[in-house]
Amino acid sequence: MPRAKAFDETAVLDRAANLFWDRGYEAVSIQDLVDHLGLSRSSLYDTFGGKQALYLAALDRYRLGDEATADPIQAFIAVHGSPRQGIAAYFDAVVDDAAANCLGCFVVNATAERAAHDPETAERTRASLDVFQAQFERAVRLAQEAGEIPADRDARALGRVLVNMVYGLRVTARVSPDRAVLADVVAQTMRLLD
Amino acid sequence: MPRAKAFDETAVLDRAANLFWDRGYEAVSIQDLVDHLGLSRSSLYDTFGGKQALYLAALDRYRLGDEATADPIQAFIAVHGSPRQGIAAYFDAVVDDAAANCLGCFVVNATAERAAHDPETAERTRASLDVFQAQFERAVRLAQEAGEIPADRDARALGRVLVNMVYGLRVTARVSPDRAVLADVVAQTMRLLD
DNA sequence: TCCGGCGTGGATCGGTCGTTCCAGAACGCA
DNA sequence: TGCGTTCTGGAACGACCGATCCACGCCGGA
Repeated sequence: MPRAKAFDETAVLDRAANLFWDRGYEAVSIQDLVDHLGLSRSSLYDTFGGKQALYLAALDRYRLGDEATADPIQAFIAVHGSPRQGIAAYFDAVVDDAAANCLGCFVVNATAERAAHDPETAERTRASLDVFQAQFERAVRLAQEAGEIPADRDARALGRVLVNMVYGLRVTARVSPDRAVLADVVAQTMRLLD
Repeated sequence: MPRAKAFDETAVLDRAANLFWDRGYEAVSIQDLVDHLGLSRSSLYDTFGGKQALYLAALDRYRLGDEATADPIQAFIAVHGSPRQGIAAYFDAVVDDAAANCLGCFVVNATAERAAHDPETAERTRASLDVFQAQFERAVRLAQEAGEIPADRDARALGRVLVNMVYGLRVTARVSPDRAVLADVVAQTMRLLD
């Protein structure tokens, strides 16, 4: 085993994800990647295969993330004790994040830019949508069990509308990172849980 | 005045809008435009100035559209007589459209792909967001005057959440044009008007 | 019928795209 | 130390990018 790679693969993927996240797929060139990722052109192709494969790997890295952030809503619920307060706190965090850096969400951007024309991206963004929706649905069920949301509400439908709201927020924030607007959207949406 | 242009400028803009709408900005080349628009490279540059300018013109054409479709929500309200039924019918139309062709919305796609890095696109997408929100707000006020929505609701906040929901739908539909999902989102959101 | 001016088609510009390739440096092992 | 393997930097590839340019052809006005 002669020579170790001079770069950390996951760190490179993180940087690539940030770049694609910010500018999208088409607007990032291989030269941009070489300049920002800290590895040579050859290493990039040897390690990841090419631009498309690197994009998908970066998307996976962003989607799946660290194990710690696998279900951020559950994390907020655990912190706050109450499922409903956890959901609210998660929304507040999304608003803060969206208002601070108007990058939107890598998955949302990938969906809008590439899902319609790249089956592999579509597969991943669809999976993320499903996972995200299931996470909300689970949080809603927990809140129903805790008596914080009426038991006769359709948890799946609520999960769908919540994830849809977050997707909308991520798009809106790209052009209008106005905290009042985003907070209004969250406040109104929370009324669906009454 | 020696020679007339051999193409219809608005028809070309419509075709350009469809192309950019479908593939985004970066993924469409000048050659693609020449091939699909039915005018020569020279005429394209002479008439519109360049790719960026053509994109903005196509975006304006899509945004402003014909005068007839300036406020589609009001059009639906006029047809149905009731503001609330008009809003519901508009949402149904959005769901039908989104489920049929998963193109999303040109403005939403432009927001996600280019608004963050192109000030001229940002200006237009922000204006469209504001107009769209104001249209919803106006419809909500009409419904309140008709006693179809409680008068103590914040019409502006409702307008914000409704346009946000539509934006989310347009993104979701790109990867999951599942009518049940979209209809669930609409049905839940309509509860906000109770 | 000729002329002057504008739209048109196509060649062409320099630059950059994604990708490939190779010579040489760096390293573990004998 | 020498060997074999792997990674690295950079040159180079053909293709295509957005944009420019110009000779040709068409047309309305004399």
